[in-house]
Amino acid sequence: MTSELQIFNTLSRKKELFEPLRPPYVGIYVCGPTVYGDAHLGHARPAITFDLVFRYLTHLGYKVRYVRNITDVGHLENDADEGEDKIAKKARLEELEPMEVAQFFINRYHSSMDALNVKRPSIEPQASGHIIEQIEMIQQIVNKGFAYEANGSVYFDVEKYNDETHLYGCLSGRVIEDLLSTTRSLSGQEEKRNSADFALWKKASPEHIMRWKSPWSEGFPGWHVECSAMSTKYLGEQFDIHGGGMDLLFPHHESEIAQSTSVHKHGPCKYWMHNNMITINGQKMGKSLGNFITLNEFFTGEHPLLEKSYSPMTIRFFILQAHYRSTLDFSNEALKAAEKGFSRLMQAMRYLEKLTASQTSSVDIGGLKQKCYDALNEDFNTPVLIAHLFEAAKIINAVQNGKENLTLADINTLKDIFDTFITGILGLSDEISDDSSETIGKLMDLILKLRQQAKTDKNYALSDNIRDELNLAGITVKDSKEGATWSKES
RNA sequence: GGUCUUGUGGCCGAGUGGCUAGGCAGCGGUCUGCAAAACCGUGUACAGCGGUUCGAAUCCGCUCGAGACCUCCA
Repeated sequence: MTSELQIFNTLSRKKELFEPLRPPYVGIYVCGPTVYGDAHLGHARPAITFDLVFRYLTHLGYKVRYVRNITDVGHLENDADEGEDKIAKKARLEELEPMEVAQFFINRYHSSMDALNVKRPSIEPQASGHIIEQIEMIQQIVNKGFAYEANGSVYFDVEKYNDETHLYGCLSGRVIEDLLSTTRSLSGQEEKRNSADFALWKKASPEHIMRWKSPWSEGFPGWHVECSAMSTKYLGEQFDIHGGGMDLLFPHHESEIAQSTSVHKHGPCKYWMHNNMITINGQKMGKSLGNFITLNEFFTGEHPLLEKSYSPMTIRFFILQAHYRSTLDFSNEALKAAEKGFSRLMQAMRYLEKLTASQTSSVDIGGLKQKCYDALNEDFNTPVLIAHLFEAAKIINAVQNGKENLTLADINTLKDIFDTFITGILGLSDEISDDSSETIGKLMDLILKLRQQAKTDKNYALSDNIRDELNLAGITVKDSKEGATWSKES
């Protein structure tokens, strides 16, 4: 299949035709979470965005290797003391092994992502397992003369690099002169030649638990080098797509480009993709701002800002209803609208399974599938895709009501579209059918049969009572001409 | 202060020059024992001002507002 996929490349700030470097293979690297806390709604955005990219490229027939790292070392704390590692800090407070803490949150991250139906990446490397690769990369940068050692730590020489390449700032639009004049208060500041220089290796202070031997000191790698080292290891010196949140644009991704370019003479990837932030009351939802709501809190509804619980699929649908490069504003109202809309789509999907075919079709669904592809090809425009799917839902409902007709072929086309786009690419699944077991189904058939008898006998008190009681049990009963149907709340 | 992004109807959110995006909510109706769902109908939306154009939400300028990054953050 010839790709007509356009991807907005942050590097050029334009949509570009997607042409893999080595078709049919595609390499994707996405910056994953730092595992020192539970995943919040903000983490769901890149996970779902790049899950979509992964699913769609796979659907198009590419052989995709999707690498999403886990940062379990290397992030420096700037608020507290002397550059203590975030993981190590948490560990010491709770007297746990650092890796125990990391593993705890990795497990929780995975279960949240599984709930959201986010596919596991092909490789999920942990920074702590790639210290050797990082040291090697730092050594290469030193050898090329773009880094210097100071007191056991190694820093990237931004000014020297920029003089030779004129690249520092190419991704973020930053101007080097401005950066050089910026003052910071990070530890080790006095060791740097320039304030814009960033750490490749940090000498560990005596109380620092997570530490490794290196040619320069016992210490730990800087944050940016982990992604460069691991992406190079698993995807090569240059791969197709590098993704992450917009907040990582600078300095993280800018520094990755600098590191790769200083060693390989070119940047790490062809396309840079950045998802936008989720806001809450118009402000970025973030750990440092303390205004985040974790995914588990959404699932359980246990948070002061939440009026109710929201299912994982509601969250997923909510995120996919906005384009990934737009900010998305959280509110109970918006989430409830997403929940309602999603259930409408799922109801149509259920009707579709049982639709009666006619000899002729009274509506034309010919161009629908292509329109769905067109939407995705336009830089993964999921809101437009979803709008098309609602058009299909409307047609299905009309057929269900006997107001329109569809041939068997057209019904099968719709089934194919729903299966391909809703289930396959958007990764949305009907939560209701998932937890309705066969036994419950039989019991429900029986109960509804008894209720129907009550209705036939005009014993509405009884029939309504049955419906009310079921309602309390989280089961909604809907009457129609063909009989009653039921669905379970998630 | 610098770099970048952005401002769409009650809410969320597509749309880059001309053709009703879509969802939710609201209102009126159909259907129904009732309810729910569904269906039909229903909205003088494009921050303000000026410019370009036969024509602008869409391009340009200015004003005002909002946000992200510049320090860890998805």
